[in-house]
Amino acid sequence: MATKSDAMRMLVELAKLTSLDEGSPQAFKVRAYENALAGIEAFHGDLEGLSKSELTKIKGVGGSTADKIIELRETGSVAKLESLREIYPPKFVELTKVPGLGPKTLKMIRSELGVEDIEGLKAALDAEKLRDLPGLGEKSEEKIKKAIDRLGLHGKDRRTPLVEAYGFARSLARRILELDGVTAAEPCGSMRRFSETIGDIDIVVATTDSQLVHSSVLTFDEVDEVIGSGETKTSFLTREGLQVDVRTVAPSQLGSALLYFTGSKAHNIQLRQRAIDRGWLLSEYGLFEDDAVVASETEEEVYAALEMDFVPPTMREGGGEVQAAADGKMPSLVTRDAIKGDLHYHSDRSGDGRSSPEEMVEAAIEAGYRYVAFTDHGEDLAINGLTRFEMLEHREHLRELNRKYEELEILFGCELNIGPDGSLDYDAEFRLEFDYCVASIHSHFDLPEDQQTARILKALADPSVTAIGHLSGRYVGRRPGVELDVEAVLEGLEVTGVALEINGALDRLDATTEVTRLAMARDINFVIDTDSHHTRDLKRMDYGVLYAQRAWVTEERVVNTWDLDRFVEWAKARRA
DNA sequence: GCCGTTTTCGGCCCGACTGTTTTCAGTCG
Repeated sequence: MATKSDAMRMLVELAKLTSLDEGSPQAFKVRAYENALAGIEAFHGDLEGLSKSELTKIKGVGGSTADKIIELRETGSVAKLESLREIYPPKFVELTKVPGLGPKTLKMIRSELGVEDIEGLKAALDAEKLRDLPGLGEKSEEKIKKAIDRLGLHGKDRRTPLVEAYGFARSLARRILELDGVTAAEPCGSMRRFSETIGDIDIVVATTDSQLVHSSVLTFDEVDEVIGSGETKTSFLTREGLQVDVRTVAPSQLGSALLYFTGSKAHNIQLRQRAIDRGWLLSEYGLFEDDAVVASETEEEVYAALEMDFVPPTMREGGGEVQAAADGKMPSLVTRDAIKGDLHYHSDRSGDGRSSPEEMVEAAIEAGYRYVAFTDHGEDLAINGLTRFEMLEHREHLRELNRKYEELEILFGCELNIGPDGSLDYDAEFRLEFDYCVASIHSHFDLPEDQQTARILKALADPSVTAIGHLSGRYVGRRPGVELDVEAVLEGLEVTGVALEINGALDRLDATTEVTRLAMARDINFVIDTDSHHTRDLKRMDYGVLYAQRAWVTEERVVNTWDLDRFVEWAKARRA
């Protein structure tokens, strides 16, 4: 038994332990494991029944890795990994989480001082023993001590939910943009790729006066501890333990710098390989042929020079997009401009709604929408929901608004609550009164997988249900998603024709990229919406679209990019 | 350990900053 994720876990651990063993994260073996990992991640399909020769057809997987996958499948373990685990037990591996400690230093303090774990390292530091080792001194001891103290706060593998960093990063960039000589300041890295969690904040700054930028950044209130500051780079930690890197380049180098600092690492390596293939060199400062600049000012120019289509930041994960762009086979991704309506939309008629129906209608018109479905909560959410009588009253009010605002089609919808047993609000007949229903779970997040799956499948089977809302129920970084048999749920969506919601709330971003990608491989439609409870929530549509792009979602598959007639026809067909 | 429209062997992405050094190793992204 070796699923794709089992194989990926094995490779992650192999890479980690091998980098300790080789004393370098750049060791070729380590890179080979990482390449195999990327290849398998990008591979569409299961590894279950694949033979050795089929496995080696996966990019980055050679004979040796294929053997290990088969060994894992047949025996449940891998000898090579087991022997590495013997040498590097978990307590020792934990030391790699200390910022500033790499494999070389760890190897040395283990062999010279007998340090086996964090406790041992602390004792060695207290005894001032590290300073006697080559390459280390008093300052190194100080740094490591501090790093251990703050380990929980900003260890190397700590990730921050996007929602906690997004606004902060943008305001930081705005302030830098105001400085003299600055022509651009853009958050890059995993934030620009719109990953739901980020490791740190990377801000790329184009400026004619880099010194001013770095000296100014150091005076910002948010700077709690300076990690480093030079002519092109300043790194600091906030009080919350979030690391911020500010990188400056000349305005003429903005494109190559954006490209480089947006990453991902895997995407960059593939681009550089393409540059090398052409006898060029690609760095953050540009694409060069010897000393001559081939391209550097815009990202578009660099991609064009490498004979590729432009790759949107959200797709740059090294999962096949470089090949697709080189072959002219980029998917026609959904864009914000293509969205014609919002279909998960609350007013203050919901207990947790904050803006009136009128305000929400005007906000929708302001956003340029052609249609909107109000989906206030059904009666099962005791505090937030509307009774039948209130719902009918609400419908009358929406009809009035529909007559008043000609430019917007207002649909009468509902967010149905999926009970623990899959039951829904009201009764079957009443539910069919709605033009559109999104059904979602709001409680019982800890049911076992079979019950959780059954409740979703039961809801899907109800003809009133047009879409399934925030499928996993997660809050990024705060509450994990529910346990689901994803394949069974996707099968249910495919059979019933119910759309899968991509909820643009930054703390939800749900369905996840992983599930959405699997859904893209099937005949399943999507709805990208905001779950707005206030007029200020409408900007979530931007987020939902960016997040959908990460799973290569195309415009055609998103029902709220369709014209009103087509959309209404589709929603109706579901009820027939 | 993987890979090849130059290669089945000899390569494997590129650069900044720090702390230790008198020219560089280690870490990080």
